[in-house]
Amino acid sequence: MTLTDLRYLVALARERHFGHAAERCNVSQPTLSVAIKKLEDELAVTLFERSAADVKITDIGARIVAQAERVLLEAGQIKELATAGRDPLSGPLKLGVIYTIGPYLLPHLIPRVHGAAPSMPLLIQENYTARLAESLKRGDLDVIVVALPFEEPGIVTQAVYDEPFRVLMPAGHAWEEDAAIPAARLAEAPLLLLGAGNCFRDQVLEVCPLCRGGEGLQRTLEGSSLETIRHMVATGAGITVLPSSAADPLPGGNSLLTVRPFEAPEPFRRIALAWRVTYPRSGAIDVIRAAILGSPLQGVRPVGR
Amino acid sequence: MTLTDLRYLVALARERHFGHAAERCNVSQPTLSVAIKKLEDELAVTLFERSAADVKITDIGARIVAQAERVLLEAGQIKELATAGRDPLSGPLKLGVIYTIGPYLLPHLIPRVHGAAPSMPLLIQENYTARLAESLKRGDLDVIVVALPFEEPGIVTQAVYDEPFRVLMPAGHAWEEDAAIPAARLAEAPLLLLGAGNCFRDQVLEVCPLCRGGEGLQRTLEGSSLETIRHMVATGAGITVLPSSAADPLPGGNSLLTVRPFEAPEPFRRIALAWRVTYPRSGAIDVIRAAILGSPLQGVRPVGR
DNA sequence: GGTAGGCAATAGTGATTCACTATACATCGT
DNA sequence: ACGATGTATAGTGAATCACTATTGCCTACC
Repeated sequence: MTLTDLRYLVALARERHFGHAAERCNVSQPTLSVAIKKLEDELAVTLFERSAADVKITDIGARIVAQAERVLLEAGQIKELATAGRDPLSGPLKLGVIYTIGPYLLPHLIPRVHGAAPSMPLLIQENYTARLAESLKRGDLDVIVVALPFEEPGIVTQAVYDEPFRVLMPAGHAWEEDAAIPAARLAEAPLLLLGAGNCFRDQVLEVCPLCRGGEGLQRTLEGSSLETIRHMVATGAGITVLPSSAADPLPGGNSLLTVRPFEAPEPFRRIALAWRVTYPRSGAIDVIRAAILGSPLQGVRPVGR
Repeated sequence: MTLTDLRYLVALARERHFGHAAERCNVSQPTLSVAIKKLEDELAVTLFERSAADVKITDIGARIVAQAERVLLEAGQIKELATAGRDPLSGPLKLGVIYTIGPYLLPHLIPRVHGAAPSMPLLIQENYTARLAESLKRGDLDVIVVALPFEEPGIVTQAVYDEPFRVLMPAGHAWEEDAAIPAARLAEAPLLLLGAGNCFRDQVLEVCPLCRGGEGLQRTLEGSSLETIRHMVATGAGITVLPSSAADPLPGGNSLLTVRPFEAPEPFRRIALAWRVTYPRSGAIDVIRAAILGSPLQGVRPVGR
C-alpha cells in the first residue's frame, strides 16, 4: 500500500470510471486497474464492484476511501510543513550568550533580529561558556555568542568583533590623571573580579599575570555580575576591568565612575559565534551576525570573515 | 515520499541512530540512510543533523516526524477497516422485497438473520419488482426477493422456493363445496386484483387468461395490498387469489374466509433472490437464503440450488 | 599525535515494482 | 449477431528499492 495507490483509489471513487480516474492521475488505465487490484488483494477486500455499465464502490470501499482521503490529507501536510520550514528564517532560534555580553548586546540585538527575520523568534539563554557549549552540543541551543578561544569538536566558530578592555575606577581615583593605564598597574589596586566560570575573569587575569599572585589585591565576587561590580566600584570598593561595550556607555550618565583605556598594546577579547558544523540554518546565523554588527556596541572593532 | 519512507523517518527519530533504526525496520543501514536522504531532498529540508557522536533531529524535522506519525496512524486505520470489513456478515445489508412477500416473510426473516449474523443489520425496502430492480442496479439495494421470471443484465438470480396459489372466498361461498378449484372458474366470479405494477397481479391473470377478457368480472384495486383485498373478500366483495404463504395461515383465526387450493396443475410462483453479479458479499446472500428457507412459510416448496 | 573503532555515506549490483503499449475479454445496446 | 464501451491481462522496459562491500569521517584512546 503506497500513497500513490491511495491517490488512485480516491480518484476512482470520485470518477467511478477507471479510464477517467487514470486520466486524472496522469497514468494509463491498466496502471490504475492493476494498482486497485493490488490494493484489494493486499487488503483482502473488494473495494469496487466493476461492471460494464459502471463502477460501484462497496460499503467497505467507501469507508476505506474516506480513510485514504484522510491519509492523503495528512501526507499533504508534510509537504506544507516542509515548505514552511524551508526558510531558515522561520521557526525559533535558540541563542546562547555569555553573561558578560548579554546585558549589553541583547537589547540591541533582539529588535534588529526581529526586524530582519520577523518569523524567527529568539529563545535566549545566558550562561557560562562551558554551559553554553554543553547545551550547544546537546542541541538545546542552536547558536552561541562566546569569547575566543573556543575549541570544541563538531563546533565551528566565526569571529565577529574584537572588544578592548577598559579600566573602571571610582570618580576622583588617583589614576584618573592618566589618559591610559598600563596593564601591570592593576596589581597595585583592589581589583574586583567575577567568580570562576566566567571567561572574562580569566581573560582579565591574563592581562595582568601579577594580579593572580598579588595576594589579596583582587577580590572575587562569586555569583555576581559586571553590573554589580560596577556599583561596587562606584562605592569605592575597588577598581575593575570591563569590556568596552560595558564600560564606554557609562560616564555619560554616571559621574561616580571614571573609565580609562589601557596603554597599548590594548588588551581585548575576540567575540565569536559558534554552532554545530551540522546545523543547517546558516541563513539564520548570518542574520544574527549582521544584527550583532549592526548593534551600537561602543569601542568594538568588527572582524572580517 | 512513500509510507515506507515515513516509517524509516519515525524509526530514526525514535532511535536517533541509523543502524538501530534500520534494524528496527528490518532493513540495512544504507537503505535507511538513502531513504532519509531522499526524503530530505524531496522536501528540500534537513531533517536530521548527523554527526559521529549522535543524530539530532532538527526543529522542522521534529514537526515533520510528528506529522508522519499521524499519517502512519491513519494509514494503519485502513488496514483495520479492511480487516473489519472482510467479514461479509459485518455491515448493513440493503434488502428489497416485493409487496406480496414482505408482510409474510419479513417477520420470520428478520429475527433469523439477526440470529445468524448479529452484526449485519438489515435495511429493508418493500416495492414493486421494477423499482427494486432499479435500486438493485443502482446499488441502492444489495439483494432483492422477487418472483421469477426476472431477467436483468448484470443481475443473477437464485430460486429459493415455489409457492402455490390459493383461492380465497368468503365463508359460505358456493365453491366451498369443492376441495380444489379449476383455474378457469376464476372467470366466473368477481375477482379482486392488485393494481398494475404488482407482479402477482400479472401472475394471477396468467393463471386464468379468460379473466383478462371477461369484462367486469375482475376488479383492480390500485394502491392496495393483499391484506386489504383479504378484508374485502371477507365482506363478500368477491373472491381473490393469494399465494399460499398469505392464504394458508388464515382459516385458523378467521371464520369469515375459506381457502381452497387449485386443481392440478396447481399454479404457483417461483420466488428468488437476485443480486448484482459483481456483489462481493456472497456469504451474506447465503445467510438470507438460509433464513428464508428457515422461515415457516405455509405451503411453500424449497427449490434446490 | 597516531591509530583503532564506530557510524554514516557512497558505489555498485540484483531483484522487485511500476507504468507503459498492445491486446484480450466481458457486457450491453442496436 | 455485431459494434461500442470499458476493464483485465500479457509482455516489456525503466525506475526504484534494498542489498553487500567499501569509503570517509570523526572521536576517543593509547
